[in-house]
Amino acid sequence: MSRIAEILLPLPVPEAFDYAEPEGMDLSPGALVSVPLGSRTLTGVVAALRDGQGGNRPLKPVLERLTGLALPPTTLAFVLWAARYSVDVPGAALSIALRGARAPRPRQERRLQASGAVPARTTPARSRVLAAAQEPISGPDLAIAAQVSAGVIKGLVDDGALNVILIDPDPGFGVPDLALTGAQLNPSQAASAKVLTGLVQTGGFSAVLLDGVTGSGKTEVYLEAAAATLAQDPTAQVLVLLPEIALTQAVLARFEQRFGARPGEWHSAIALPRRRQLWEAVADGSCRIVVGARSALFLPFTNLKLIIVDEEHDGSYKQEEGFIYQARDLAVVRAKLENALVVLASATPSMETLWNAESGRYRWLKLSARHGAAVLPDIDLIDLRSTALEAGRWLSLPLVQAMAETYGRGEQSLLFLNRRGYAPLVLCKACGERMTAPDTESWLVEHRYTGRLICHLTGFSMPKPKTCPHCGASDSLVSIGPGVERVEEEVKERFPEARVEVFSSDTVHSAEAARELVARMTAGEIDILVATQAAAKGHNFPNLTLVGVVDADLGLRGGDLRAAERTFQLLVQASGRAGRHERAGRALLQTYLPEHEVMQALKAQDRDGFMAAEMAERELAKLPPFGRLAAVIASGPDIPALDAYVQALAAAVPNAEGVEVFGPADAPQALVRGRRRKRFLVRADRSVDLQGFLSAWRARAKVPNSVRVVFDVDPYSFL
DNA sequence: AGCACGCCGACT
DNA sequence: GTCGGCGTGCTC
Repeated sequence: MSRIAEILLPLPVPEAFDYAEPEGMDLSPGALVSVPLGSRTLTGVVAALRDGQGGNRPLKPVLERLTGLALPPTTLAFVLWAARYSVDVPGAALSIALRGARAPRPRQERRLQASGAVPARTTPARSRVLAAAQEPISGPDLAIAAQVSAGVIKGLVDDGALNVILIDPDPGFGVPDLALTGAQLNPSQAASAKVLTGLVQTGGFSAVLLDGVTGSGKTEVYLEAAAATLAQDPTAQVLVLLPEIALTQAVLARFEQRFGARPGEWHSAIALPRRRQLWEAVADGSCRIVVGARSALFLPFTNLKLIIVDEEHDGSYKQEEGFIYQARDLAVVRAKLENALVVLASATPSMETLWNAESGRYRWLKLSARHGAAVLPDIDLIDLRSTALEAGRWLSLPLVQAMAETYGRGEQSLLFLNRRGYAPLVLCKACGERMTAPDTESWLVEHRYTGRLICHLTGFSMPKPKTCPHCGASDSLVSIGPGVERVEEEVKERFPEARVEVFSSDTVHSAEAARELVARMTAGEIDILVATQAAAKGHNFPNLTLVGVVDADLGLRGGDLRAAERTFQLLVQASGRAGRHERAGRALLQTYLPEHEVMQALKAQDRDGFMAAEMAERELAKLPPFGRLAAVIASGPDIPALDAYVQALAAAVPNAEGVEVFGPADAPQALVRGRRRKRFLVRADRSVDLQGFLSAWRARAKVPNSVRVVFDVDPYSFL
């Protein structure tokens, strides 16, 4: 009986395609194969096999089984689950899972080794070469070691006295040494580590919130969980997810120190051949620890037993483009499928995670003490209504005084402002014209370093004009509001002697540059650092004792669901940079809303009180985690077609209990790259099959060709 | 996603 | 008279 192979392809097609399994290929689910599609050849995955042959038309055959490579069953199940959850096609999730498998193999490297054969002629140079090539060595290294030219080596290769060996390049990770021991833990850390190792030994799925203030030493605790996992089962694998690439180096270094070997590193900045190597090493089990960004969750682990989601509250875990997913939530799903332990770590856990911890679904481990002698900084509010700013100035007197004292003591300050560039708005004082981007209508941000006006959404940029493009007045364009560059300017005026630097994605382009700046800050070569959120998390500066938040209200404007929660988290993280070592730290927050619950909770350092108040409001409004949300965003350049589609959708809302649909409305970012955007918001009770509702809804209105529709389940940013 | 097929403007 | 623009629709 011949068989039909159902092949999933990394394409936006709704289902698996059927192919004939050639005689003797003996496929099994998860196998990677190449198949013909139209005129091209693609890599796909066997989803299932069934007896039969093509119906009305003959099936094309599977061309080849890609030997040695397979998606483990749980990985395949995870991919399909994720696609269904996101109301997307399987191929969208699959293409993430296959990214490493489809990358080019690394080129093999050439090594030379003495073959033992004696060359026809022996010279002193030739003898040195053979002596230096007892072990395999690269040509250039051999030339240096033996102090000879490349010609001598080539002669010996031609003579057969040196063998050429091709080896795979260094995979970049090593085998963890389980005999090494970890850092000395304080009692609080030790207690948490004990619970985690206990859960590892028990085995099976469980989820844990590791909840500890900044600097309480969460990393040491989860390192012990990793050690226990690796020791428990010689094939067990560990995955550590981090919200952004900038944090990976520090965590990689901690693992290297703890296990004497580097973990595998997975994120978008890793070269493709290196990803191919890691993908294969994860699939064959030879890589046991992976540290990576959210897409590492889609790697083909064969025996994943522990997932750490560090800084689990971080919004970067939400993938907003292409295949939309929340890696923190999917990490819990994957752990369930793998029968693994998942640890969510944060000083400021998300509302969803706290709720799961409170309701007992997650085990809740609290790390109380700050590591060593460090204490949390005092947090004070500066009321900008009573302490007015001078015109064109953004730092209030109390903040400047605190900076002066800090500088005078030889300690460091960090000014935090989550806004790139010089000024967020440029307008003409003659006619009131606001400078906006041509295809988004959003404000152009002035950047003085480059002398350009830049749209932060699309990257559109233009030189700052001399005259107003609207009324033609000259020298009438004024810069409104502060960005980090403008704060830097003010700091340099006020502290002409101080060494001032800016840390933002504009001044720090690469991971290398970030490392360098962090190193200089750590070494005390910078007195005052002005930073966007690029520096708000993770880093640890021993001599930093003052954090000034220039505009604590910034995140509260715009009013989306998580504004207060996110502001709280960001400001706690920023404040937590101060006084992490033996020196006491202080944080000053400039605000026009000192009585706002976020500010009051920050001042009182009452995270739990703040979260309880937020939680009560969410419950009242039946918003997440008490209800579920989805956004439907339709966009297109053809406004009549878009409007018609959106009206048709509005008329086609399925009748369902416990679901409310709001819209259509202009999306907050109503125009992006020439495409108009309309949005619906769906709120559903937790008992509702939200995915089913969305699929049914989408099927009820035909999408015009010019319109694109995106479903965002559990939306984060409402842009 | 790619790629082919398909109908309307400036060139050897 | 052709080459080629990218709109539309299919790929097992």
